[in-house]
Amino acid sequence: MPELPEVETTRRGIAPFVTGRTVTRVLLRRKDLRWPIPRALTTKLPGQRIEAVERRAKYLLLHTEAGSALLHLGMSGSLRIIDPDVAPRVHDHYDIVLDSGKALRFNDPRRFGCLLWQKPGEVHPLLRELGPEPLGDAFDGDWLWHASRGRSAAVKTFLMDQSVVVGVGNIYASEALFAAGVHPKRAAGAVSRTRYARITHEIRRILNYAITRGGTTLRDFIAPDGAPGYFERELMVYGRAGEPCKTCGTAIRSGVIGQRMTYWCPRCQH
DNA sequence: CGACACACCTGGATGC
DNA sequence: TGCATCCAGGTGTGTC
Repeated sequence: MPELPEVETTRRGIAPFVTGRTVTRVLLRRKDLRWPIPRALTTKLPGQRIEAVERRAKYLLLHTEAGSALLHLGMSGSLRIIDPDVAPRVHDHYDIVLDSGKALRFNDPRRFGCLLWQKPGEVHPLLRELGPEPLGDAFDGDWLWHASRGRSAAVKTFLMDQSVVVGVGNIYASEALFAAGVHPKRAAGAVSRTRYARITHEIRRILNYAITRGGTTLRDFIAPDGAPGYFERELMVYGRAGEPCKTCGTAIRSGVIGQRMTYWCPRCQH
């Protein structure tokens, strides 16, 4: 999936087209994605004005007075603003049609994404156990250090735990640990407070940078206006196994950690 | 509670 | 060219 920068880029891309607009129709081309699509999407959302588009972790929320549509892009999902008359392509699973004459169209080949409903005044169960936002004030080195005490899992796996901090996906976990000089296999509980401060700093820096660049482009991501992003050439380690480290020239290593492919420099990271 | 394996699904890359 | 195989950015669930 898109990682957090791609989701934030998507939010910023769709917000001007969606905010303040009234939903005229919700067109579902299938009745489920990762989970069944609740009836409320077709019974309650039409007629509602979208007050705001919020991102929480990698979820997007379209807030209305009657409740909120909860969207996730999964691993291969994308949203585009389109003219609803344009014929749907394969894997175009739903349209949220707006009174502006445009529509929000969701495409997701792997269907790991979801479309759910959050009632007014409630927090959807999927959002309840999430950790702090990596770009928010509640996230700092001390938080990570405290959360990691006694944890034997690899620090890379720990950073990808959404109850610890949200939005650090597989690419940026490798990249942030490289930037911080921390070996991804090190036990989370064995990383010092000082190094967590550094990791925190690098996560923020890299995520912010990726957002300014429109998110990392991988084959499944298309920005809301249809333009691809262009960040992949700037990755330091991700996807570069065997290639020279851009800092020291040593061959980048790769291996599976916590069932996810991981990349690191054996000389720069300890 | 933590750690881990597994599941969901399609398409692109790779290898024979 | 065709076909089999492997792999992919997420994350909820089930088991130990």
